Amino acid sequence: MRDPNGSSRMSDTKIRNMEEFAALVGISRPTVSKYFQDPESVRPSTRQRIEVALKRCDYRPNIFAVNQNRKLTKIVGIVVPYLADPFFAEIARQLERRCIDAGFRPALYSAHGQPDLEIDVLDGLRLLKPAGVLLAPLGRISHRPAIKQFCNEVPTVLFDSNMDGIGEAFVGSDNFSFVSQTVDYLTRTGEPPCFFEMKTPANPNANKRRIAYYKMMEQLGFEPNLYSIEGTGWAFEEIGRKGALDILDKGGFSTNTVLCSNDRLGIGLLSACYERGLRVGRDTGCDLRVASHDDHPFSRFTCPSLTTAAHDYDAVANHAFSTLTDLIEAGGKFDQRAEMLFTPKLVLRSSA
Amino acid sequence: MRDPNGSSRMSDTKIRNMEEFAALVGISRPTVSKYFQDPESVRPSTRQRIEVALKRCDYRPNIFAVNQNRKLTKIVGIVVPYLADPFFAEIARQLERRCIDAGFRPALYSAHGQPDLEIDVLDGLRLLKPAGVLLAPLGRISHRPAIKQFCNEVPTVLFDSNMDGIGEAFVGSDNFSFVSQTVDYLTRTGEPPCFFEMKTPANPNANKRRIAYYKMMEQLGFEPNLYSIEGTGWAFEEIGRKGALDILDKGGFSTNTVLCSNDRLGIGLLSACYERGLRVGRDTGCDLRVASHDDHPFSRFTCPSLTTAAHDYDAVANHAFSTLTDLIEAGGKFDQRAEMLFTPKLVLRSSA
DNA sequence: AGTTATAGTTTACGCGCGAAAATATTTTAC
DNA sequence: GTAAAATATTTTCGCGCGTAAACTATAACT
Repeated sequence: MRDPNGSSRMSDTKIRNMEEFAALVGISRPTVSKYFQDPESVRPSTRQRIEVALKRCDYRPNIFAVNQNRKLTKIVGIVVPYLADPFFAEIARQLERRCIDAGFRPALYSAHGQPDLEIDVLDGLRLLKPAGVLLAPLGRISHRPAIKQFCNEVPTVLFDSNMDGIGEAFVGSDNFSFVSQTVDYLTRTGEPPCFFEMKTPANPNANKRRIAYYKMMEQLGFEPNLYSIEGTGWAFEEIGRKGALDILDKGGFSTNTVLCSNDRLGIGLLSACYERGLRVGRDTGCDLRVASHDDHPFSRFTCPSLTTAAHDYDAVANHAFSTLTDLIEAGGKFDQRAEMLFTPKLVLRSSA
Repeated sequence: MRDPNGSSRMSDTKIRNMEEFAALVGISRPTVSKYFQDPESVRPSTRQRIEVALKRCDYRPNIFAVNQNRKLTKIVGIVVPYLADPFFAEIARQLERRCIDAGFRPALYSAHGQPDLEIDVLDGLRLLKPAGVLLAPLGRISHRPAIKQFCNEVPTVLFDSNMDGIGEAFVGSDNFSFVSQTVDYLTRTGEPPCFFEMKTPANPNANKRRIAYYKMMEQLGFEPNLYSIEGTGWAFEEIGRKGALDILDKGGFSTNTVLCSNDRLGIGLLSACYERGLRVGRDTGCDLRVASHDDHPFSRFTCPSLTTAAHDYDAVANHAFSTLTDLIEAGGKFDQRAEMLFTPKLVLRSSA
């Protein structure tokens, strides 16, 4: 039906399976099988013969047959809550690269912001018998028992959003440190900040950041001031914009400094400020200082560029992946649940 | 090794394969097989018996065994050039949803902006014997023969970037219409625009837009004016910002109206303008009007919000997917290569 | 009731490979 | 140079399922 005329190779030896390929090389199939599992595991002489033949007829093992018979595949699942969020797109990208470089086959999935789809994804992933899974759960709205069950069956490292007791390990950023750094900076350089957040955030990090804000303000002897805006879903910029317009049109913020729970909300806030003619920045003549958390990939291109605290993307991705490989080598279980929090870095730009 | 204690189900009937499940139901395995391929294909009475049993022991066919034996899998590959670009993330998201809803199993891949990785992805995808593939190629830098070979072997619908003669169909947006709409609008409402683009764009759409710009300007009797900036890779915002700063510091644009080849470049331009204190917008008192193409997901949150021409994401995703299903049903070949271009919509915001 | 048609079910076989056990080969030690 | 150990290779079996062909039960006609 498709491309019946032969491949581009010359000798037209159409290899259909490992048997035929082994016959062509002149050795038995299981030896070829061993070669594909680990080229080092066969004698150098036979290895060469295989590799020479490989150049002539580009045979590759049937991936389904391989995975059916292997007890553990080389598949690594990567699951994020929402792939259209550049933050997750970026970290997924980094994780994918590491999987490929380590000889794994990444399988990337998004929960599309929906708990039921998250379960579907995990259910589908389970069937793939993955060697391991890197999972950033939806968080608060995740179906906890289902996630837990999955983590019991498949070696899983959680990242970004922690769920206590679930998964063999968690790798993320230190939410307290995010906030302590921004609050510290803002209070040192101007008015203490109020805090701009969603009232019912899906992500548990948001709650930790609010708590950190309270703690820091208390510690520094300032009155905390919370602006919790309405909104659900993953259109954070629009939620932030709407919420901010609402606040601005009702008299504005109580201080000239606003700390946003995350950059996407901050981007929405900046948009609202611009619409209302407020000048944002730390220069004299500005009406408002705005800072935030995450270092979203576009934060440096907002107007003004957004002062924020940055995830150490690289460290998080590295450690999450190496933790997973450790977990896989340990047989899928750690003696104790491992948690690793990386310290964010304050990124001073022009919004605060 | 993992979770040795039984599942949550009651009767502890640990079904290991379809044989056991069929025995439990009391019918033969092939009938069960038929059921899973199409529940309608078995007698209602047996169907009910299967579904009753299914509730008690949540058996699901081994996906590898299924795919090994089926001539065509239910896998649909989705390949984009760069997943960390929100434009592709968004369209990939839409395509994924449609695949799932239609009972396919989407497999999402990014070429990470690299032609060699694009080939790797396609090579890996080929092994999955996908029913079909939705491919947005890297474009100009893609390894043409490899892409062509792949499309010959796997039913493939190209989207976003066309490559003539490759793939059975292409679905995208009409680049000429993008530009004709923006140029028309800009010239009607103010000075004719100069054109801001990358000198060596990876994406072929960029070339078509430049040509369209020339054509439109000529048609309207204005002198075209091109600003082609340096830069490679996928960090378009930064490329746009750097290029714009360069232009601004050397005396600025020749007109007060700039049309950007795409929104990401435009976001960089806006950032540069802000840095240099230029007021962008169509109001009196503004120094520059800026418009662009794509309607990038964040374009409405720039400061000022970006006037642009929007892809009809929905129509493109719908038609790309339905074209693929048509292609699959047609056996992988169309009599004639199908091309479909959707007309973008002008989105007036405040930047121009 | 006796064909024939039709849908449903079963028999029999094969897919392409991994893995343990059995056998052959090479290496090491003395 | 030979026996033991270490390493390679082959034999044999089985994984879980799709599918064509053979078969059987139900329905539809004369």
